[in-house]
Amino acid sequence: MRPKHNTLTPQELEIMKLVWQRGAATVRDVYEVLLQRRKIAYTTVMTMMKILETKGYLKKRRQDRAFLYRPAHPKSQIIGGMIREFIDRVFNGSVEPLLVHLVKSRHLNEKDLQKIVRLVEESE
Amino acid sequence: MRPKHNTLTPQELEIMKLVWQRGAATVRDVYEVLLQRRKIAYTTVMTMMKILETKGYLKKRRQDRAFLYRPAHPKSQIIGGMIREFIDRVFNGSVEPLLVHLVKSRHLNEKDLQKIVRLVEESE
DNA sequence: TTTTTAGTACTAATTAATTAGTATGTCAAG
DNA sequence: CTTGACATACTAATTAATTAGTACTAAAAA
Repeated sequence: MRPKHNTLTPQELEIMKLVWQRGAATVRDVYEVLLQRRKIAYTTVMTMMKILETKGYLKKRRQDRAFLYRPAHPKSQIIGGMIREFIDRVFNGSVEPLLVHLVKSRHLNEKDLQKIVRLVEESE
Repeated sequence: MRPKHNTLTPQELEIMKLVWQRGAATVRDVYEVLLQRRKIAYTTVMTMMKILETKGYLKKRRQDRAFLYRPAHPKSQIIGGMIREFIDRVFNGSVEPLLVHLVKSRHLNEKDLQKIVRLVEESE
């Protein structure tokens, strides 16, 4: 059975990336990184992380005074869901047109292709 | 120079797909197709197509009483922009992790790979 | 000619996503 | 003990996306 749409909004994704990278993070951890990228309030980050928890992307437990957030699911699963959603939405579910585009736009060249050929060989 | 972010919202994309398919379409054409998929008002479709025109995705000219809308840019260019945006947002711009995911999740198999190998050979 | 139909223009309500303010509590430093 | 730093909870404003209503116009049908 096909798993339920698993898709993060852009800002949610930005935060999840940081949490995945670190394994676990507090609001402050995330806030400090985001602040270097753009103007943002501490409470904004807090709200977003609470939303991510509500939606089931993050789990929290108290560490000292603050909450420590961890991913509730492996990154690969969530990213996989996003790829699936993208392919469904843009290409009605078929991968091939995506690959054709990648090749034609030169995002995918001989070298990349070699890597992936090896990957498929390994995984079969 | 990297072209500006070219990205359609889900509903915009749904409409653009229909216009691309037909080459040109009136509000009514699109409305009738969408109505079979879900409950939607004629004026909703009209508003969306007007927005798409404002954003530069569609051009219109009058045909009899109604406007006939045509794509302002080739589909490949717009879809290419969406792929680029997705890869930037999800994979910080590198294609490889996308391919790795596709292979591991079995969305991409030996057969797909053969096709694309041939494509790359042709395009080089 | 009157009425109906099909279309547009303009306006606005609703929902989701994003952002952030205010009140409050607690711990630690002075 | 009081003050400041830091955290959460709760509330709310803003913006973008989506949806649709109402008024009006022109053509077609009766």
